[in-house]
Amino acid sequence: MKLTAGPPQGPLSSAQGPIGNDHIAGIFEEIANLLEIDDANPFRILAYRNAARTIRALTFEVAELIASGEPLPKLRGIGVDLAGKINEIVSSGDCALHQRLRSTLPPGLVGLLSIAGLGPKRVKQLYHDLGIESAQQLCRAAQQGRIRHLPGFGEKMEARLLRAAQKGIGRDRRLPLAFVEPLAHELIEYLRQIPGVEQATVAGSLRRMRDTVGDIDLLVAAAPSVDVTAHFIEHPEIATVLVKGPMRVSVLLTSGMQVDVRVVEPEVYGAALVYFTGSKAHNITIRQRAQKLGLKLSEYGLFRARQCLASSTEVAVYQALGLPWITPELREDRGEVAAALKGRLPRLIELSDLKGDLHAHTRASDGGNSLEEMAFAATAAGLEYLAITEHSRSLRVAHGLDIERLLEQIDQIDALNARLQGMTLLKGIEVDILEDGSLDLPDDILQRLDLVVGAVHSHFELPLRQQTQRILRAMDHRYFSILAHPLCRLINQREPLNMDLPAIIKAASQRGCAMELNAQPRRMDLFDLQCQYAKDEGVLISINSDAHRCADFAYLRHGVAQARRAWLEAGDVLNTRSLAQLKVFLRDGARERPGRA
DNA sequence: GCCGTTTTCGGCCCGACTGTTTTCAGTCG
Repeated sequence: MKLTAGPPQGPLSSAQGPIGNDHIAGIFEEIANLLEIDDANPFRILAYRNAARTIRALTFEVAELIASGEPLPKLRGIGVDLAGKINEIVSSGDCALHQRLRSTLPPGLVGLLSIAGLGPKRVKQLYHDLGIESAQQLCRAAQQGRIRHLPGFGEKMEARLLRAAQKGIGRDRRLPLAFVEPLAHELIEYLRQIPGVEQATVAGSLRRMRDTVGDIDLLVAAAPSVDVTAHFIEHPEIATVLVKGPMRVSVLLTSGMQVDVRVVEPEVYGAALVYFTGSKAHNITIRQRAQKLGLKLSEYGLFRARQCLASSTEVAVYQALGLPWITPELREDRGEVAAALKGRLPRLIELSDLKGDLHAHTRASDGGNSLEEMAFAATAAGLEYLAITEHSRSLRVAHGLDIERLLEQIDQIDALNARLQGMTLLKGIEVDILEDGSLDLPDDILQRLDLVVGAVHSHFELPLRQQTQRILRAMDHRYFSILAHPLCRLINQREPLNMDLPAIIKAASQRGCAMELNAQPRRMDLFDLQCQYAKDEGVLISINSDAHRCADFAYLRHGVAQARRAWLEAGDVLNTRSLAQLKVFLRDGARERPGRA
């Protein structure tokens, strides 16, 4: 269970905006943490955690629904009491129970929970016996040797807590998927070299293709006689061994990334893979499904009493639960189990469905390759069309194109298209959305392009209303086709823009604009839930590499994975269209939009 | 605090590892 220090910012919420689902869920999680420290009924605590999980998984905004006057639908794990608290939070930003708990327990205690080795029981004991409320006080007490004397603690625990508090071990740090993948595959190869290892696979959030990865989970199948964990910790990249037993080992690499390895016997590989792939929430749901059938599911198999019904493959485990195999990208407990039971799992988009890429650069702006090189690379990536979308003149650091250079490139593309076989280059621009929402190039120039991709590259800090109006105004332009990297987030570097994304998605729907799912590893923008929300609102998603060099088309794979996590089918994605269909979309979109001139 | 195609009361996901203990509580995934 990930513990949260406070209500975090969620994908569809914003600092000064309406109360987002993540805000509500964050409050429920903090209530659960505080109740736990307060030694409340464990099942009451569980109810708050379950409710938080349910709310986070929704694809609509609760606050919006309430604002529209509609009653809250029946949600799993949310009864009369919690529904009342949701209403309270939506109308006031908080609820009385949360405030009462925060007034009786120091809020800093929740922060202590993020220290590795500290759970609610120990936090409570440290607070009651030694008055410890913060990491700093914890360090001081440990250095003075006061912790070792508490019942249940000891010298080792004291030293461990001191180390963890000082180093901040256990703090959340997630890296882009594409950065972690190569390392994980190298470790898999290393494990496969160990004599006696039959299989080794990536599991966890890496296998589910989450946009960011907090740790690397690896699963190994080997006979019990093989000491896999002892071999594994010999790997030169390992800096610290956190825990080590025969079945499990957790280490920190020199880079700081945590790696967890689980070892199982080959006969239970399938059940272990289900378990270790997660998500935790998905696991809980399928275990509840097992319970309903009078069965027990664990990483060792699906059991009726002591009889094992399935364990060797994932397919067998799901089948014995009365379910089809569920692809890892969907295993987030966002309704996939219910959909599977009804035979209504989506037919998810695949990489081979993509016919083109609608966002790419060349040397003309800040790319690294020529028009021709990019065209050949796109062809090699299996694409039939590629939009060249350089930056526009305001973005000087990226050598943005002015009118003259853009017209020059239009001619170059026409000339190149006459020579290309099986590949069509589209004439586009990644035009800057200026601070006031106007576009960086005049309409009569944009009109000459096949498509206009608009993006924010400056003034990231505008207040919510102004940022929202800026983007809405940009989308009003007659020739505006796609909003690129809508959030402008850079993972671990820049937070998403403070804007009313639901309003922007609704506007995109009305105006026939598409939204980009930018597949650059640091961007991955929009999030999966936001793509799903856009789909629900009838907005087409364009999965684009934003390629700056030939090799970047490989990023499309991650974009498709994120789209799959959003339950998108081929039909929900603009660039699965044939070139002819795409042109119809672009032309009709421009005709429907009001135009501002 | 929630929930029910055996239930409106009595359940609520499951197991490994650590450090503290002499059989287990706490934490973690």
